[in-house]
Amino acid sequence: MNLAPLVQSFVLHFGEMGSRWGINRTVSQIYALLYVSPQPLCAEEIADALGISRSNVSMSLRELQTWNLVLLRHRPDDRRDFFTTPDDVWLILRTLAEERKKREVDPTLSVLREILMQRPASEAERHAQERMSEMHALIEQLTHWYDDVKQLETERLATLLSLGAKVTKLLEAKDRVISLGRGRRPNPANKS
Amino acid sequence: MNLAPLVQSFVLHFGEMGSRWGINRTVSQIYALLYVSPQPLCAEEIADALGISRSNVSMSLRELQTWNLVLLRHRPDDRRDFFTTPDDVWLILRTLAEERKKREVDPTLSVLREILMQRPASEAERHAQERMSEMHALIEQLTHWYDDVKQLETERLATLLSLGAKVTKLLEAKDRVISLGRGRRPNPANKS
DNA sequence: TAGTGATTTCAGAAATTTCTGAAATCACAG
DNA sequence: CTGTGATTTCAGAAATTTCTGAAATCACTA
Repeated sequence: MNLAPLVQSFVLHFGEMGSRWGINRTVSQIYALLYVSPQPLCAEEIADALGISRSNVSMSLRELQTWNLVLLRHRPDDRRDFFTTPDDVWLILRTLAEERKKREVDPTLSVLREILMQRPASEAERHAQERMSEMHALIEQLTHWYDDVKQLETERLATLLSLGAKVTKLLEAKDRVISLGRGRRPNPANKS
Repeated sequence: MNLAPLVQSFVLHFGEMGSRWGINRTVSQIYALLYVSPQPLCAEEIADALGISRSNVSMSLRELQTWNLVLLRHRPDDRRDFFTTPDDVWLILRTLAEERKKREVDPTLSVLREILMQRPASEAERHAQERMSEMHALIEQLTHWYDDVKQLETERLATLLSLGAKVTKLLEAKDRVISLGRGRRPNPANKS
């Protein structure tokens, strides 16, 4: 591995993290490298920097492309491909989330729905279905939230996040306003 | 594997998903099995049901215990341990999130902070630090949000999620109210 | 203290995943 | 068309992860 020390620490850690989240270590390292590099890199430069074979780089880049995680760049009078990442970290996060949802969450919902359609053949199966139905409901709720907030511009999303739990305070305030608006007296049991 | 067909589909899919998220396939299968089982199971029953060795079950259960994901139960006059999962799916999700944060996110933040403390020895390193600093800021924002909302009771959390992006509408309303309160006129440029 | 059955440990086996080099393919220039 | 250099493919090698059975440990009883 042939990298500035500071970059190397980052690349190694990122590779390690990737593999803990089910992403190939080399793929993660390549991504980390592209992410911090000042210019786009070509395959050979990547192979060189990480000390891995050219073919491994080729396959890993293809993998990253199927995840929509890298951008292709070209130089005049050079037919090699150069690779880089978007420089907006929020966009990177969005892409990652979208792809993992598509590949892992959506299929899981299908499987659950399919199983829930079937008639249970025993008490054990009946109970299992009940449990799966709870899991299905949870995942649906999370994906609905995700589908909703992913529409927000990044700036609004950031604001929403930075408010965190404080939003619930607002909700309570709103509830009171609505009760009033309906001509009801504020309900003293409706504590904040 | 010796399971009701419907349970088997679930266990197999869950095992597959687990391994895509960096969790050992067998560990995931065991968890799935415990999750849908009507009663707690002992190690032998698990080995039997999944067709794996007793020792594998032992190691996998230990792994699940270090993740705080299983509960131990006992029967009178029986000194074997019986295992089950919490039946609140939200609690399961919270535990999973907390453990992964502890093991993967927090260490990543440390590594980033450590790298950012160092003096860059080149222009490449200077640029890399800038990128890492953006990543650090993103992760910090997400974990702050997480630390905040994890305090909410599940019911409130669910409400918050089901509102999704609608919350931002409220925020705008609030902003207007505040401007009014300060004696300013509502700003017509401040569209909802 | 010895005996019993459950549980854990761990070295090596098995399975899976990742990686490589050689060959094939591709894209373009002359 | 032929030559050149970049890129991809893929069968097998290497590395890593997972799994097992035998032995050790543990908890409890008589």
